[in-house]
Amino acid sequence: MDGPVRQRSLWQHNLALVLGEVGRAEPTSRARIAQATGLTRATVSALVEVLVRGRLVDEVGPAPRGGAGRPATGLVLSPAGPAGLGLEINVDYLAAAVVDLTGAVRHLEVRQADQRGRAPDEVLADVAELAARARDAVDLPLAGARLAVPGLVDARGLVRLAPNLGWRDLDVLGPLTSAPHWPGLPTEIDNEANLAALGELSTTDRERSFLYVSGEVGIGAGIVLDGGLLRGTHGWSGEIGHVTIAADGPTCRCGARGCLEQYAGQEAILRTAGVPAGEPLPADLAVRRLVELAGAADPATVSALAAAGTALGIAAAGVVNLLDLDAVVLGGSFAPLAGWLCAAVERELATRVLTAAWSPVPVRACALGTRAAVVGAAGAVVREVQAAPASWVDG
Amino acid sequence: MDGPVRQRSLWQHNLALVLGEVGRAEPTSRARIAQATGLTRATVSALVEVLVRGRLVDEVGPAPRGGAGRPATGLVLSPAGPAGLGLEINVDYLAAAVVDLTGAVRHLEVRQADQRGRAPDEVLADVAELAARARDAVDLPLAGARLAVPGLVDARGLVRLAPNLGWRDLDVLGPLTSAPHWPGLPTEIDNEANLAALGELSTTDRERSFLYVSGEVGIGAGIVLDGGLLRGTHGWSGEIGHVTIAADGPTCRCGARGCLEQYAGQEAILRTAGVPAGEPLPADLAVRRLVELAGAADPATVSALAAAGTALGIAAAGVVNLLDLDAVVLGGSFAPLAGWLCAAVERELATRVLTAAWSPVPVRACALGTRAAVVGAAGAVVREVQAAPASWVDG
DNA sequence: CGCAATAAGTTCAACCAGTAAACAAATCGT
DNA sequence: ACGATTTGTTTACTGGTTGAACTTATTGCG
Repeated sequence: MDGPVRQRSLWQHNLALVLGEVGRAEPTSRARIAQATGLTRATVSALVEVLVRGRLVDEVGPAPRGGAGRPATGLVLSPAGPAGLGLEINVDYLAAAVVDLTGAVRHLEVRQADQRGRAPDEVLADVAELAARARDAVDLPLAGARLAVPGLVDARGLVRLAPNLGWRDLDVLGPLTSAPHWPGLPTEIDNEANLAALGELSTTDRERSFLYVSGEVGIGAGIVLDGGLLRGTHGWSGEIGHVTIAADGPTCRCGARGCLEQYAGQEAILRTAGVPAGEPLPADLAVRRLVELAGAADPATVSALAAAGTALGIAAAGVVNLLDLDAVVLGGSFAPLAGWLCAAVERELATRVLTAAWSPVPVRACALGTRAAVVGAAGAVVREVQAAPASWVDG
Repeated sequence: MDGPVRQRSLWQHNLALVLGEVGRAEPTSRARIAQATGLTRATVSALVEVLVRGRLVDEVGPAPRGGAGRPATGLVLSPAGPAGLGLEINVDYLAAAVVDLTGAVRHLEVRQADQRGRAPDEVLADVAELAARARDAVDLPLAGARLAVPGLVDARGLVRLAPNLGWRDLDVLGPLTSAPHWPGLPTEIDNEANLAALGELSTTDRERSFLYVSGEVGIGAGIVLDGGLLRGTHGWSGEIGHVTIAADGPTCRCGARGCLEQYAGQEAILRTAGVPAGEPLPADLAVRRLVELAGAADPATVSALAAAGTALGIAAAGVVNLLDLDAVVLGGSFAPLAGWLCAAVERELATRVLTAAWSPVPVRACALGTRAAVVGAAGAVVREVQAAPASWVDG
């Protein structure tokens, strides 16, 4: 039940189509866009003019091209166009990033500090300050902000459950937007893995459907289907951490038994690797320690990672069997460990995915590393501008 | 990267919008459609006129309505409009159904006969004959046909793998459309569970996202997300039968271990229930026997079904955790057994779905019973007509 | 050097679909 | 019977795309 379509929405759609074409193959020309989209050159010219006047697209010198004919004026996404602000709250750091319209990361600040047990308002005040610093650091109009949170998020801006922060049914959007330094921006919240998956999507042109598995203290997932994020009816999709690996396995925090988190969660890996878990090691240090040990070929660690990879592969195989995806991407804290995980994951996928014989499912590490979520959050705002440029120009 | 939008596509979109509104709230009037869609009465009138002339919509006598004012002319989907032909090949029967534009089943024929081991060409000749009989039985224009097959289906009309029929990499569309009695119709193939899920969707207005689990000899699933079927990149989605229940469980036909099919597949249930599996009982008889035994409260059968329900629940919980769905529907041979399965499935969902506390996930039997796939296949054709009515009228 | 060939971008009349507002038609309430 | 009220149609207008002619800028060739 989409709304009615007036001429205006038609124009908006075509405007987005043209902008998308500029982004897809930079630099282009009006003529090439007309060719690619099927619109006439006249229409494309009119639309491009609006985009140029709105500072979303820049005209650049003609790209030298062989053959006769008038040279084309190059068109590129404007680096001065509206940019996106990405923010992230995680267990052991806060982060802010600005991504411009071209997709370039123009600003990135990470503030390492354990956030567990801190009062939410304090955390959000820090986030607001990071946001203000980001805005001041770049000379760009910001189209909006998006906050990545490691937990279940409601569409209304409510954090339903962020176990590793100890948050539950907490309004985050309110305190954030009323914090002292907050730059007034349209803001949304989303799950950390979802945004990281979107970040990954923008770095790859090949795969339009994949499973992004994000290792943090728990395990989350972002599911990208045909170039779009799957959110679910309530926005609670991606809880892969509590997929069952063994019906009668160890009891999980969530109350059920044999959840993936009990096999491939950070605590489980540390336990199996024999790393003393006396004091709760900050998550980033724990990961660094694992990389160190695995790099030194410590047998316990390597086999712990192989076991985790096997569990991940079992869960991922189930997902791929269900959704028929193109690839599996390991992100979050799995990214630096991917070297020791991939083989096991790939093996399970090969044996358990029914269609692996016809089209094998590649496994790889996230391209953006541990910064995927912030960058993805900023990129998500940019994607929105690109999808609805009409609100950023005056016809 | 959708195509360009010309004025024509705008018109097509609005035509579909109006037709959809007629289907949503029968009977309606031009004025109510204008209200609901946001189009002007003038536009709606013009579009309705096209639909009426194209025999997709009928004007009916004014529905008596209190209050002053000129009475509205009622508008309903025409029962004489283009209908859909659904076909199904299954292990122990062939079936054909015709569903008209209003969604009514106008013809249904099921031919019980074991199809295992038969030559594909013979089977397809029978299907073609069923199709011809269906066409002759109703006096309706047929918009197209859709064939439901219990297996992995390629977009090109290739059956990649239908283990229970013993088919593999087999062209089905070719032999079918060149069979002697075949009525020349645009035809597509799809997975049986997918089409059954679509059938279920059209019977329910409440849930727009659900998991349809179809028990046949194997176990398939159709995933409906926000009112649309999830097909996957190759069209191979829904293979829930090989989701892992226990990493070190019994070895499965597919080569992996602990697949759901080893716990809730028909053979597994029969084995656990202690039904002698000496000769391979035809699938329908086996199910009837199980219903009989369970109805008589045979303890082995009841506990076998509870165990199967538990396994189904574990798998379904994983899916719901991942995709955030509204409901789980039991179909195929699970439908008649739902009474003995639901409780266990629901229990597992309640404990294993992370968000069950906020919004519990209901479990129910498929509304269309074992005929869901044929009827759903026919309905899928009708849905296509409804979504793109422009090709059925001349502007 | 000059001129045809070629391709890019612009201009302009025509067209198509939707809008807004006035108008005609059919019923209810008093 | 007559005004109020709601439905549906007619008509002049608007916004956006089209198609074809036209201008501009470059290459290549005699």
